[in-house]
Amino acid sequence: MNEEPLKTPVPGGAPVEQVVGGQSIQKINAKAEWICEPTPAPKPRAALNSVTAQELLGSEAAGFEPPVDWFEPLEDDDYDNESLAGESERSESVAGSEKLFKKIYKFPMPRRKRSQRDEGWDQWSILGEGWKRKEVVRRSGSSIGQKDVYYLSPRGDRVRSRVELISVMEGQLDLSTFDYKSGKFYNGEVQPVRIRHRAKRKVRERSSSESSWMERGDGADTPDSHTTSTPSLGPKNLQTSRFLNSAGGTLNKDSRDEHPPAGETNKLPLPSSSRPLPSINGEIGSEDDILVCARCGISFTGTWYDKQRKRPCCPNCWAASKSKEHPLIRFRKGPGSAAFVPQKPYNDIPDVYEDSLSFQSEFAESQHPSLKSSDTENFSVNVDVDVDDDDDDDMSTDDDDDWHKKRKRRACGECKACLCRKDCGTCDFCVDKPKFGGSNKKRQKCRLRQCQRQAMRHLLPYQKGLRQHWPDGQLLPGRPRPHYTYSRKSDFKKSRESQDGLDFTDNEDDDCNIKPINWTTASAGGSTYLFGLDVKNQLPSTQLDTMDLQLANGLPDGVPHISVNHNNSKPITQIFSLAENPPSGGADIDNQLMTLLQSLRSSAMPIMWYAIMVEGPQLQLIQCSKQSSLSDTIVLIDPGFCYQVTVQKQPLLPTHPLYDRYPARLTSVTEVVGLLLGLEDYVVCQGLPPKEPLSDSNLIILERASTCDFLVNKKVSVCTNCKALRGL
DNA sequence: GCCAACGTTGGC
DNA sequence: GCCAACGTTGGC
Ligand SMILES: [Zn+2]
Ligand SMILES: [Zn+2]
Repeated sequence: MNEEPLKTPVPGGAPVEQVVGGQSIQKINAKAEWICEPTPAPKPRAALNSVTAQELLGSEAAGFEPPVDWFEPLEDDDYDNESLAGESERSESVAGSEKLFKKIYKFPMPRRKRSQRDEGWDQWSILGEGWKRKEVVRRSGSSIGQKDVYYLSPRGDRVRSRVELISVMEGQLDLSTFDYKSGKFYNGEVQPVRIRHRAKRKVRERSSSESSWMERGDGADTPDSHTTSTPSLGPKNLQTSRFLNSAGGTLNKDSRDEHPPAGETNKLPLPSSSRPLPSINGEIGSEDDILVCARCGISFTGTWYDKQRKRPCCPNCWAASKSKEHPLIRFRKGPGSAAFVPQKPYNDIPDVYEDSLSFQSEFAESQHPSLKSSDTENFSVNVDVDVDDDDDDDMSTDDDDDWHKKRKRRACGECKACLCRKDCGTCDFCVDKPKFGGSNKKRQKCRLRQCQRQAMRHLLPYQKGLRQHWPDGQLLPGRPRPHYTYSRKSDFKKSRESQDGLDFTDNEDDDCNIKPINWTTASAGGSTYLFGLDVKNQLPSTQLDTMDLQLANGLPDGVPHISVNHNNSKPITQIFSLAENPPSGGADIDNQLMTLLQSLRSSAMPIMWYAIMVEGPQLQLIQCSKQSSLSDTIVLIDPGFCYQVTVQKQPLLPTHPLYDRYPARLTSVTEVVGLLLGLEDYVVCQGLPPKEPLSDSNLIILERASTCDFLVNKKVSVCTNCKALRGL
C-alpha cells in the first residue's frame, strides 16, 4: 500500500537522507514513482510535492512576480460560510489561487493544498536562499495563544523543530548559534537564559486532566527489534539531547518572555494589555491585522477569531470563554457522576499483545476487577462524564467543547490497546513513524494501540489487502502474526437479546463510550472494520449483534488470522485456518475433535471456512468471508461429532432440510467438507420489512419470522416462514 | 467515499 | 523544545 517495503529502518541514530526529521518529502507522489526511485527522488519533484505555489512562482516561473498578497488570505470574515474546521475559511481563496496557477503554468501541483500551507511564509534568507519562516498562533486548545514557528526549506520541507531543521540542513549551515524560535543567529552573543515560568505539569495532574494520558504517545515504547534512531520514547527521551546540549541549553530565544506569569498554570493567553501581541519581531507581526474583538471591543493584533472564525475574538476573551470550566478537566454526560476512576495498575499493562489469548480476554479484563490506586504510577483516567452545559455564547464553549471532545475522545484509557505501551513497530502507522524509519506522513498511533472502544474505525487494526485476498480465499504469504482474539462476554449478549431494540449506535462520534466498541453495527460504506474483520451484515437485526466475531491484527503483511467465538461463554482454545499450514507441535491426541481439527487443517477446504476449538470442547467451523452469503454461519461440532448449524447465532430449526441431506454426525473431513460445500447452496434469509416501518428512522429494518429457516436456497432470498409472516 | 497527507495541538 | 498523533482536507 505504501512505500515501506522500500524503506529500511535505519540502524543507529543517524537519520538517513529520506528521513528528514520526520518531514521527509522525497517520495510523496504516486508510489509508482517512488518505487522506481528508492533513493531520494530528484529534488525538483520533491519540491513540487510540498513546495508552495508561491514558491514555485518565485523559483520556477521566473519573471512573474505576483502581488505581495497574491496568496494572502482575504479577511477571515469573507468566508463566513465556512464555519468550522479550523482554517478552512481560507482554503477557498487558496484553492482558487491554485487553480489559477495551474491554469496558467500547468505545473503539477502538490497533491494537496492545505489552506495554511502557502500563507504567512516570510522569506528567511538568513538560513539561505529560498528558506521561509512562519509563525502560527494556536487558535484552540489549552495551548491557545502559543506560537509555533515553522520553517520551509527551499525544497519544501516543512520544518517543525530545531531538530528537524538541523536534519534538513544536512550540515549545510552551522545552526549551533541559531535560535529556532526567533529565527536569528546569535553569533558571539551570550543569550540570556530563558526562564520557563510555566510550571511543569505533574504527571498526576496530567493524568487526571481532560487529556487521556494514554492517548498520546505517552511513552509508546519502541520495540527493540525495531529501534532505529529512537530507542525509546519514554518520558526522558534523550534522543535529541545532543541538539539540546549544543544549542537548546546554551542558546536561547529572544529575551522577551512571553510566558504567563508564575501562577498561571495553563497556557491561556493573557490579556492583550499584559501579553505581547501575537505579532512579534516587527516583520512577522506587521502583516497581522488590527482587529476589534467582537466581544469586549478591544483592539488587538493577530488572527484570533471565535470558533466559527466569523468574528474577531481577542485572546483574552478566548481564554474567558474557555475558562467557564476548568480548561484541563472535561466532563461528559453519562451514567454516574464519577469523573475519574483509578486506572489499572500499570504493571498489569502489557507492553505488547503477546498472544491471541491475552487479547481474547480483553473485554473481560476491562471490567477492572482490581483497581489498585496505590500503584506507583497511580494513573487516573477521565471517564468522560459530560456535563454538556449548553452555552449560549457563540464564541463559545459549544464549539470548544465539541472540539475538545473530538480531540480527546479517542482513548478510553482502559482497554488493552490504550494500556499498551509499546508500538508494534510493524503496522503501517508505526512504519510511518520517523523512529521506525518512516516519513511521518500518516502520523497516527500504532494500530495496536488504538483504543478498542473509541478509536476511529479506520485506525483500528485491520487486514490490509483484505479485500484483495479474502474473496478468493487466498491467504497472504508470510509468517503468521500473533493473532489476538477475544470474546465478548455475556453482558453484551444480554443487552442485545433481552431487547427487541435495534442498536445502531455507531459510537464513533457519540458519547456512548463506556461500553466496548460495538463492532457489529457498522455496515455502511465499504469499509467496515469490525476490529479487523469486515463483516457484511445481511440483516441489521438483534441477532447480528450477538455475533461474536473477531479477527486478528491488521498488519500489512500479516496472514489473516481469524478467530470467531460464536459461543460467548466459551473461550477459544485453538484457532486455525483451514487453509493455514499445519502448525508444528502436538495437539491433544486423545481428543478426537482435535484430531478432526488437525485433519481439517491439512485438507483442502472450502473457501474462507475457518475452524476453531472452543472450550467444551467444541469444534466450530466459521465462514469468515464477508462476501459470503453465509458469512454469519457457523457449524458447531460437539465431542460426539453431532453438529448444529447456526446463522447469526440462531440455530437452524432441527427440521431444517439441511439436516436431512447430511449425516447426523460429522466424523471425517469428507463429511465436514461435504456439509460446508452443501451450505454453499444456501444463503441467509434476508427477512422482510415490517408492516409498519419505524417511525423515526429512515432505516429499513428487516424482520424475520421466529420460525425463520435462516438458510434458504440461493434462488430465494427469503424463507417461506418469513414470507408467511407477511402474508406473502 | 476513501484515505494519503499534513496542519495543528497536547503534553512531557 | 520536541514530537506524538488528532482531526480534517481534498485529490483521486
Ligand atoms: Zn504499530
Ligand atoms: Zn481504550
